[in-house]
Amino acid sequence: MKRPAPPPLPSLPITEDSGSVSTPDRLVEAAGEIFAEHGFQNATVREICQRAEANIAAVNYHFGDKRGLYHAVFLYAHSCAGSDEVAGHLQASQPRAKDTSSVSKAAPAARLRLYIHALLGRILDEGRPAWHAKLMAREMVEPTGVLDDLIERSIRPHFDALQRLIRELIGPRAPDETIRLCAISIVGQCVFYRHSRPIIARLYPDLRFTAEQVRKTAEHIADFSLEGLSHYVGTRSATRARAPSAAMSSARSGSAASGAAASGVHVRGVPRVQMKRARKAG
Amino acid sequence: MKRPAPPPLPSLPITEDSGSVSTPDRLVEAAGEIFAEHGFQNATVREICQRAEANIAAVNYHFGDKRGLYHAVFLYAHSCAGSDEVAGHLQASQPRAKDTSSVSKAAPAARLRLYIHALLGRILDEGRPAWHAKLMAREMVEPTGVLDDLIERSIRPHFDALQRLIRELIGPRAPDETIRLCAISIVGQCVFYRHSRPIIARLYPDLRFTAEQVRKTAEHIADFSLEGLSHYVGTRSATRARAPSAAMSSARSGSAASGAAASGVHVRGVPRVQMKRARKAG
DNA sequence: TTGACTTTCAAACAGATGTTTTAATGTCCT
DNA sequence: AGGACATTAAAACATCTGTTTGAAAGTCAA
Repeated sequence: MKRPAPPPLPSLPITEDSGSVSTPDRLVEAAGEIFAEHGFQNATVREICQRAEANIAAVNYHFGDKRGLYHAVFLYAHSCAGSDEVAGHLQASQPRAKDTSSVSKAAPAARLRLYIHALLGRILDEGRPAWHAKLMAREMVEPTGVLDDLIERSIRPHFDALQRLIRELIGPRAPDETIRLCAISIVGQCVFYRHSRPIIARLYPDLRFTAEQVRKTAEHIADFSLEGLSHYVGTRSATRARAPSAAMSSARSGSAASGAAASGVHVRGVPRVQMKRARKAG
Repeated sequence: MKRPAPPPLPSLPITEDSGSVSTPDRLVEAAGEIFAEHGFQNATVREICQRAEANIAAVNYHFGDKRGLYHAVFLYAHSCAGSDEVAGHLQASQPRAKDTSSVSKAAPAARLRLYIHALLGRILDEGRPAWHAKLMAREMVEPTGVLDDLIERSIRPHFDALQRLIRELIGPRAPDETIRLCAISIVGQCVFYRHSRPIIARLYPDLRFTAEQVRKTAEHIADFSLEGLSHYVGTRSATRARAPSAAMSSARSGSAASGAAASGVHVRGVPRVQMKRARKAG
């Protein structure tokens, strides 16, 4: 009759028994895959519990309800690998000379390349801790409200950093609208490979997204986008100004570093947020 | 007890009574909106029937089951306005001289512009007969199997035509892989506005997709993409060849025609496919 | 061991939803 | 009108699914 009240949000109760994983952890992992695969509504707690080898009541006991588990999955996805790694390529590693001379434009272009490689590598990675990208994709099509918390914390800084980088590339006097349009164009090209994967798989049945294929795809998006950005280089308003941008296109920083960024996505052993919730009332 | 057996697939039983719409038609229209809004699983036949002002049993009577209605919605969406209108901009209206001289390259660029305007206009249109784009988007994230029929009939010709156009733009000797990558880049930029609409709405709360805004967005995608395509102009293999493409970028065919293409999406009075199915067994 | 507490378990509950049934109503031809 | 047929209507049915229950089992300190 009496239901215990676990600590509201304990700091980081990592499983002391490193051999076996605790039930909430198994639930979150299983739920991540299944939510990503079937969506929030279509996923059933029975299937989640079956894959997690847990009892059906475990979801409500540890997370309150199905939605609580979904929220925990998002927190876990954000905390473990997160998008910080991908977005890390957006900021300049060292504060260079502030005066934007034409020679310092190579660095932003290279950073954009690295960013695209990392983002696409994460998007197309089929590995286990990659389902948070699918979750994000699902949230975009069908928002459940959980996204609201995370959008300010992850996606907006992501976009802001990308837009600052674009501004570095096409000039500080470009209007905000141009920056926004270009950012969406770049992200859209990458995200398409996630959203429209079934379509792509059917249109090109022989296409396999190996690491090499991912690298080539990212390289194309970088080439295509840098060239597209060059349309706006030096613009001040909506009028079109042409500047064929020899500096930008020559800034292809080599595929070796990009390939390294595309791999190494799997992050393991990161302390995850564990979320326990008791019953609502009593 | 006895259930009638309607004709398996009657030719085109348009409602003789032009004043009131028949129940199957109302169902398809309502289902289109609701399926597009909530997805196949989340949409309930009760809500569909409520909006269509029909009885709950009407769905099973006229379409067999919920999935039959979903299939009929897809057939209707494909038949009525369909993507033919959008894809119409892809083919050259008149067979020009086959030898690809540099002067005839203006036409393909203009056609690409028109295509992007039409596609984005359809994607961002909130009007009533625009839900088939949302349905497609949902099918991409969460295929229900209905897509299989339509993908060969609609999406593949779409993509093939776009790829032919791209080949016209960047040269006949470009490898197929380059063509594919460019086609995906262009479509991805457009489709992003559909798939990631909630994200965009939250990132840019003040952004309203008026007709003028859609036009500007499409114009950007066209500029960005044509510039991106110029990266590959004259390429023969994966090696990068630069040709700043004065011809392509100068081919901006003016916003007037593009704006006209972006509007005029609503197509009415087209005979739709009506699908009747009786009970499965009896 | 005892006892308090936490976790797991099998079963049942309650609500929603797709579907079916049965009867009633409408429609059109003779 | 009469009858055959097509359609609509309200209610019930069957199933799936999230959730709850109450007890059993486990854990750990005193």
